[in-house]
Amino acid sequence: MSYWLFKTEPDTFSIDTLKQQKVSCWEGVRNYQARNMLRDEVSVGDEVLIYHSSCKHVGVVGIATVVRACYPDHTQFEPQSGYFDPKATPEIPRWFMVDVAYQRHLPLIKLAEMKQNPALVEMPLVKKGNRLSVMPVTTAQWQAILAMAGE
DNA sequence: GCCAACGTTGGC
DNA sequence: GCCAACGTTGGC
Repeated sequence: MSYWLFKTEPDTFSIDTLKQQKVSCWEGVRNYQARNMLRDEVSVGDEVLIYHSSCKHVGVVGIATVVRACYPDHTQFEPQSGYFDPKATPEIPRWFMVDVAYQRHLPLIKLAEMKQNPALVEMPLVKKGNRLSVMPVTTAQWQAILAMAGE
């Protein structure tokens, strides 16, 4: 079982939306490094930190569980979608997604606080200029983050 | 809204 | 294959 961190912009899709839906596909990942992890490594049963980006309170807000491993992201075939990719075809899909199930909220763990935690300095998230939207989390990092949430 | 960092595109 | 131009991400 592995740990991950997934970023989402809450104005588009927040952890509250995920809670309402209970299970959701995680569409719209359009970065090759992130895609490769979704496609090759993210597995059913893995646990995921949900992170809110590009908003007032940036940070980790909760936990989800992977309930379906990678399959083609249907939005890449939909011209009306903001995630449309004209170079992708159903025969040769370019982008993939997984399904996640809501597990629980955590009290907001702010990015600024995570940057102060020595246990997290190796996380891509806290490094300058990072833009990865799907990243691995080590067991030690996972435990350090939950400890910041008071667990 | 600003801007640094980074990824992608395309000419050569 | 190089690299300048451009677009996007994302914190602040």
